[in-house]
Amino acid sequence: MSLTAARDKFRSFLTRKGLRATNQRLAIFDAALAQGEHFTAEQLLDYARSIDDSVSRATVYRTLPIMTESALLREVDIGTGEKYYRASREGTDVQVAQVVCIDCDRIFEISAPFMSWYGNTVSQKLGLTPVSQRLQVSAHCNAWRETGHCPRREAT
Amino acid sequence: MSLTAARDKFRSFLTRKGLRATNQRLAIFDAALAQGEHFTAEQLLDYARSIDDSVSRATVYRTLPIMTESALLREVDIGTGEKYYRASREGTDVQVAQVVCIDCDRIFEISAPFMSWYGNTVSQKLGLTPVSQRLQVSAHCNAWRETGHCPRREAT
DNA sequence: CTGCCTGCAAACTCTTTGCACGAAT
DNA sequence: ATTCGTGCAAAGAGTTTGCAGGCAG
Repeated sequence: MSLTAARDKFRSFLTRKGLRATNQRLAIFDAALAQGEHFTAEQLLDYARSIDDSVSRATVYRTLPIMTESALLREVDIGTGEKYYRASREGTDVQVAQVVCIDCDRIFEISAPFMSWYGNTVSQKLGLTPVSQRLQVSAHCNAWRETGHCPRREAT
Repeated sequence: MSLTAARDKFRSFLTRKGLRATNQRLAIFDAALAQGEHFTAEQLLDYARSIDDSVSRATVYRTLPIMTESALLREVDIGTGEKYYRASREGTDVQVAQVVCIDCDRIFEISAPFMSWYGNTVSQKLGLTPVSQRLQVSAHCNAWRETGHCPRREAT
């Protein structure tokens, strides 16, 4: 999906919801798509400001839930205080597990197709209606095993 | 494991680590074991104070990591801002998944033996050394499906 | 006695919110 | 013209930390 096509999808999502397509929202959206990997609200703010320097932290926080609801963005919570986000990859990331490096907080994602099966099993056992599931593995880099620290981890 | 036996384990853990077995730490530990289900730091503080009213919030927060490290307590992060804890059940809860009710934040736990298998698979694929894994399913109570809200959820 | 632990309160981090101005429809 | 959206700064929630005094070993 090209950047322009994605932006059009976001525009139409906003319109459909009766929300306005402001420059700030579009700048934040473009910034989100420009991120290569997972990013935090603060990183998103920095990048969005390089596109439109009038973007404020408050608007970033107000726009994140909108983008998440539009399914063009996914929220990833690895339990480190701050939330991470990532642009969706055209349906391929419905069932993904995260592998988090304990040393540098880098997030890898791999597919885990059995997760939905598991959610359904659970629904039968407990009489619940599953909405979502997440599977996360915390791990050390191999570099950590050899050198005692993660190469991506700058000073502590 | 009886409460006294558990307390002895905690005492010896403290000693082994060169930490002191203060009244506050023991009161907090007893309070943790007395909780029937998952609890928050604040709930633990309340209960610990009913045992020893000199216990402060700071000491609770300082003691939680110690108990977690001793493996007598487990930390459960369901991504709701505050962390939950639970006393360990003698080895049976090494591989458990959490099912969280979206409406009342109640946490159910069920065994998920395939998690360790998954962690190992991941370690092979990515060349990482897995340390822990967590699997969580977010779901609605059946009561929610029928009445539109969770019975455990008081006013909103 | 020595120094680890404690309570208190202030600090911190991330996120949310009230308010008056500004811009999209 | 209307509203909805915005930036700013203050508030909020949960957790952490500096400090002076207190108790375990």
